[in-house]
Amino acid sequence: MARTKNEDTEQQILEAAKKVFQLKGMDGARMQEIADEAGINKAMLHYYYRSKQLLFEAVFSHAFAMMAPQLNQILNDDSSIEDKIRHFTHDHLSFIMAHPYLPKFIIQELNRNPDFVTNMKTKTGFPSIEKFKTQVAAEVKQGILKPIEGEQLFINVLALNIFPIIASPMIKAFVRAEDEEYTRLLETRKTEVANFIINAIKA
Amino acid sequence: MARTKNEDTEQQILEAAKKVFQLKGMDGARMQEIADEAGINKAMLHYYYRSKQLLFEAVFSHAFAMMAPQLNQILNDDSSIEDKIRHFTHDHLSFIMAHPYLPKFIIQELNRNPDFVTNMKTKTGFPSIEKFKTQVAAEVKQGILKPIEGEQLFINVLALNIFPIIASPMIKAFVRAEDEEYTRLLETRKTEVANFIINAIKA
DNA sequence: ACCTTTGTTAACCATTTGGTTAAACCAAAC
DNA sequence: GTTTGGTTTAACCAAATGGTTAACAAAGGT
Repeated sequence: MARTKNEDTEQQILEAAKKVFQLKGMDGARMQEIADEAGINKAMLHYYYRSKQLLFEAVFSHAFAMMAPQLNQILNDDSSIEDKIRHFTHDHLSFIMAHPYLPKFIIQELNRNPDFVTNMKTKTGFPSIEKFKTQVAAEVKQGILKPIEGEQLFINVLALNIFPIIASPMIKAFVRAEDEEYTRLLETRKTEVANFIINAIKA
Repeated sequence: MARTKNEDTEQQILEAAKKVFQLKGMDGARMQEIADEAGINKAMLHYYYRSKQLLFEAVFSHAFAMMAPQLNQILNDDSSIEDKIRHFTHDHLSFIMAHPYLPKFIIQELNRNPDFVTNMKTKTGFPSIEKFKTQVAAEVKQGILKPIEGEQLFINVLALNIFPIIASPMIKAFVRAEDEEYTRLLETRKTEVANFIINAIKA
């Protein structure tokens, strides 16, 4: 058989599709461009993935699967809220600085099609916030933290980490920063975001 | 003349274009859909705006012009940092809750075409962060605030306000909140975001 | 009344786009 | 060495899409 290539080609397609979809989104992406990027014939895309929609879903699932474990870290490990926040903000910001298109892509496409989230929620490994909420409530009760809802704290942590990535073109304009200076700004945030949050919530 | 309609039609087109572009983005929007939404013939879109690109730019400029004055409020009025933050977070979050597609649209399209920002920057009325930076530095020196860079504080304020809007489908999934509960969560933020920030920076 | 200008429409056009097909290709099984 | 069956390609197709055109309608000026 012409094997030897089977999984190789499929993987090449997925990589090319990731690149193009994450850069241009579902609507802006072109099957021909993905084929070119993969260095193969356009018919192969349909041979392996049937349709643009299914190829897109493969890419989206993959992207989401890269983000989920990071969230489970802050939500489910056993250290104190303060330690979790310090570790998470640092590691997570490092990660999305290395993959800035991931959060842009996920958030943009979830806005385009909110039904997507319904499918995601049912999947195993979908982050659950329950433990985090309980823990925050406990530390508030113990007087370690100022009163705050777990949901709100969780939102704040994500916001402070992710927003500077997804809104980077806008923020660069506001603070008059070029790429290198903006990178420096983000580097600072790897530790300063945690300090900011801890100051805000520590009793 | 077939007048009586001139400016009326042009305005109708712009309103329809806003609706469709802000919902679907440049790539997802269709000229026919905009025409249908406006209840007119597709040729009229080109009669008044020449091309999809120019119509889009009209919508984008309009959208940006709605956001800019709000930012100039926090950046340029004369009250203390604490007062500015309390006022801004409340007013701005109220505003974008009423117009959730505005920040989604602006950020998405700036990511799609970062060159856009170059044009924006040259326009008069483009927010400048200089005064805010000076003021933060002064209050830090006076011992009113903990040490923090003006840029970082500005980014944090925007992040905490805007992120819950642009990432709403994702956050709704994480916190298992339906629309009504999520609205309640955002309502809380109108005051709690300010408390959070003030706690974080007050010396 | 007639012409000119502006607004509006239906029909049309060229190109792009996602998707299909039929044939060629190629490595292994026999 | 021929058959076999998955893989790959060039060519093709129908629908969608941004944009154009030619004719028409309404109104004002003269």
